[in-house]
Amino acid sequence: MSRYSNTRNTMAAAPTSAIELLRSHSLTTLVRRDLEERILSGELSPGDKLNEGDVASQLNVSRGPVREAFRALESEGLVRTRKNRGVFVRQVSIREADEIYEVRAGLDELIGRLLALRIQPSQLTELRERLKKMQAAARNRDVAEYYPLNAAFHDRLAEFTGNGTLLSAYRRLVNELHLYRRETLARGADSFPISTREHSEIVEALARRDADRAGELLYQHAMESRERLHAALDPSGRASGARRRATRS
Amino acid sequence: MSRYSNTRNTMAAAPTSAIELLRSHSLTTLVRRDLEERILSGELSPGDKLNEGDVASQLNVSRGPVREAFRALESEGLVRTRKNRGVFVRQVSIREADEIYEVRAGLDELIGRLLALRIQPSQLTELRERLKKMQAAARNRDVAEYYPLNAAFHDRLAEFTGNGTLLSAYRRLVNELHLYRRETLARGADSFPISTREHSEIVEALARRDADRAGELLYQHAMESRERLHAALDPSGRASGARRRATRS
DNA sequence: GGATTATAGATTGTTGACAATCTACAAATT
DNA sequence: AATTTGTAGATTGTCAACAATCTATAATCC
Repeated sequence: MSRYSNTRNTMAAAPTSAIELLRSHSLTTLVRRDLEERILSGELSPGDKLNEGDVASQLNVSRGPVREAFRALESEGLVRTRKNRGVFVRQVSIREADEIYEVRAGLDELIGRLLALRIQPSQLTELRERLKKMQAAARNRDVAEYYPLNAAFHDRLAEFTGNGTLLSAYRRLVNELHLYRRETLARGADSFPISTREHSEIVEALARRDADRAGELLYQHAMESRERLHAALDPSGRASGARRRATRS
Repeated sequence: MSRYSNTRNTMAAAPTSAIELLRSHSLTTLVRRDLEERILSGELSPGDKLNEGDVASQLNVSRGPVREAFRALESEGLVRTRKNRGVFVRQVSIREADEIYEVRAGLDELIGRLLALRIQPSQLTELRERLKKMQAAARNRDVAEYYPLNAAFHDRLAEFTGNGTLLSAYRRLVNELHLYRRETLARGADSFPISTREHSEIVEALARRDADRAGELLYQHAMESRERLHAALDPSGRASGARRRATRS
């Protein structure tokens, strides 16, 4: 009869894990994760309004935990709150995306430099296996399969640095760019960002422990992603706010 | 009467701005800012417990907005929540500080590279003026005056890039390091991180629009801050987890 | 007929109350 | 005396009700 008895369809799986789940995580956390999932998966699109009452009744909780989850998502940059209007899935403008790409490129360079110095043989093996799968998807020109593989590849690079702060900063930016891509996809613009050659070169540089080269490659790789999305959106060829990196000696 | 005009102790000044404040910002926002301020100023120390009821009655609000503010602060990395125990001001371990410094150095390098390409004459003038004040404080060996000047100098560098994403990512890391420093200060360890020579070189490189040099100087500068704090904490001289950056050709 | 003002419904902002859990201290047992 | 058990108080987690604000539609005025 407890109010906690019904979390959703969890009791079917494993009752013990369900109560353990509730013992360690508050409802706020559960709501937050559910919404994160729905936003990043695309079930919720940028600009969509999140109604407190609707979300609460969908998840069988009261509005309190939902509001708390909203505040957390806002600090995460996934939603935007307008007082007395409600919260909306964040819309990332092309201007913001530009900024984010710039920072992401910097972090990617850092990831490459750090990882080249620390990478383990088993990690190199895993990266090479991922590369194979990506190449297979590229041959089939299956972007639906390629895209998550590509995202996972770069996420693993960040993870392999062993720096949790770097990983979470990186993921945050990737999530925001994910939002941007979702918006542009909805407007019909897309490209096929397949660059298996570049990925191979990155892994090779890491294997050689060539920190500068790995960093440079990853920086360029991120900047090319940026150019690609801009080109898809703005076919006029005008390099909107494009800034080349200072070339190194 | 913009909502941005009043940042803090404003209600004593003008009552109209107070109601305007409430019209644009929810109580949650106000509570969040108050707590941010108290944490970063040192009024609240790492490890301190934040009692919902106490905070609520201090600020004359109910517990709801306080809880929402807690969730936002948690996503910001300033507090940590333990279910059914409460929220505590985040304690940054030496291990975490190490990670944060590593990322901050990467961002600082990016700031230097970007800013060298974009900096305006008026911004250079301001930086040189700040430099003078810092040198004056350094001559007096007045660390209490020097520290905030130093922080503001670097914050302005980040701001001058014109990249809001970069600025907020940078500030987040600086805030977390601030927490770490506060903790080590409480344990008696401290140093006098005066490096006016390095700051001058940074400004010179920016003035020359030497992107690589500015980036390199800022990277080294951040890494030296890290070494300094570690040395103060661990006088044995053992370089705890020290990793030198790959030297460039 | 078009623009402006009322009004009703819905949604968010805030609050206080209740339930569940934890913490600290005292009593009891070995 | 040390450990365990039990209980009271405090604190957190959750909820439902109330107040303030916004949105959309209808009525009024020119």
